[in-house]
Amino acid sequence: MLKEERFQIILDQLGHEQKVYLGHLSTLLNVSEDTVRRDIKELADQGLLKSVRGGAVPHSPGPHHFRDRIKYDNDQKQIIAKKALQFLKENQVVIFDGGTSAMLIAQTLPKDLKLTVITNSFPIASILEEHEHVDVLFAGGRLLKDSFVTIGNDAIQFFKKFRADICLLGICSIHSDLGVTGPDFEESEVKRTMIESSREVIALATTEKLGTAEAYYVCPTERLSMIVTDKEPENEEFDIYRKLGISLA
Amino acid sequence: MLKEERFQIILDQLGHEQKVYLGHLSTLLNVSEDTVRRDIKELADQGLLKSVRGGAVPHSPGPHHFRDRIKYDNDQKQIIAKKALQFLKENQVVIFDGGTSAMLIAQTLPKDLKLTVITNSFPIASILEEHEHVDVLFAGGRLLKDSFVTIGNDAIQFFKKFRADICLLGICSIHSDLGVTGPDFEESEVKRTMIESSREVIALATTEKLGTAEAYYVCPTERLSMIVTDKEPENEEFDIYRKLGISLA
DNA sequence: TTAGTATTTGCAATAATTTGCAACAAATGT
DNA sequence: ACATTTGTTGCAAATTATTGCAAATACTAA
Repeated sequence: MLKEERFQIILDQLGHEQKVYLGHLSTLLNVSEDTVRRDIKELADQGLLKSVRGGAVPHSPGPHHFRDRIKYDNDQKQIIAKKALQFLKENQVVIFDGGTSAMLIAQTLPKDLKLTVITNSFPIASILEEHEHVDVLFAGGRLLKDSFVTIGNDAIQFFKKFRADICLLGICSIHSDLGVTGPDFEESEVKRTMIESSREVIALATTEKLGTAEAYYVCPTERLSMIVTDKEPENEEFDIYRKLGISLA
Repeated sequence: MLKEERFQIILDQLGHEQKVYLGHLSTLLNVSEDTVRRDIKELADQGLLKSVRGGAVPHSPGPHHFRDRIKYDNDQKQIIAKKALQFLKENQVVIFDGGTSAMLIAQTLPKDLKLTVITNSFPIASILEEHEHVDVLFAGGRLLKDSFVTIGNDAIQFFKKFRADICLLGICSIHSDLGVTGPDFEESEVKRTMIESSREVIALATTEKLGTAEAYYVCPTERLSMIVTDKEPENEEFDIYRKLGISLA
């Protein structure tokens, strides 16, 4: 029997059933389990099925949703989220920026913390929906498809209506001279308004973003009350921000 | 049994029920509770469900959950969605109400149809995110947790800014004398504005809602351009609406 | 054909994963 | 505070994967 025949049979099986076992295929095809394993591996490499322990399953149309994207880059950001959490106090009004860092904070938020959250991020609103004591105010506007936040004048006007205690500003570039900058014009516009509407601004930044700058200006560095990073801010690298009166964590 | 099979079964259960117990799954899958626990943990890491003490629940009543729920109560509403689809034309500006009926329409929408959609419903926005040619304008406001729509003055003001071609009005009660009515005050307020901002109003209604009324007034019956129901509108029961100049489908 | 080469296949040894159990920790309810 | 239920961790047994290798098979070119 040709290898291609076996391939065809394996794929046919997966057309009918939701799974195939190594053992079944081994007897069905009259080859050793090792061979079946190799076949499955080859088919999996072509993306025609998914190899799993003990057999194979049809290749699932992968999750491309924002919620699933979270888990892939949460090493540093998880640390940041943990640290940032301590600054959120009961009954505060908090603006959540739309980045993944702010999202992780939302995910880590204790269920019993009473907050008013203002955001333009679907994922964050979706996460906070589970928090009984969190009031969510969502900014309307044009939906930006890839990052799942609303932007545009409507969003900006929405944020202008508030005076929040804290703004959690997602990862931007921070440069002591050039200030806080971002890679997208419209998102930066919105961020600027978020900042204007908040008493304190807590920036969430991975250390590699410190000292760098991007195309679109958000606010002067001095406007930040605090920078939360994934490293311990003992380094002299951070002194420049301390001199500006910015706390570090 | 493959681990993937167990995963599938667990997720299926959560599609039907709002919860699964460790013990139940343990006997159902013929594995120890420890294994079920580990499975649930793995699925939770992938964001496919939420691990809770004693079992698991669907990850969140967010976009994903909404979509899953659709599958199980789509008998009548699926029919309505199919019928309503034909009235949506390329390049129109359409206001989508937040109900499950409108959601089904969003789901049935051809991927290549170019539309501008204005909505206050998270699930609908989430579904339409995948439609490359659909521009989504989302109404800000206070997030209503159970139905996942925004309401309040902000949402109302947002809708007032537009002049849409069509408003797809989710299931309300329709009574030839008492007009269109709904069960929730704030949602009805929003619906009213949606209608004001639209040239035509297409009401989606299961037949049992016809001739009934609820507490909160939305609009006079004559304001409707069309009523889409799950039955064939040959019955004389529908004549009263025809006399008001309302099309039926 | 025939020798030479590459590929495929099965086998065996070894590595990795999964699973259930048991002891202990944490949480929940009364 | 206590008893009960649920969760966690470490571990050993079972199952499955991987790797190296030799025999079998197919392919190529004189």
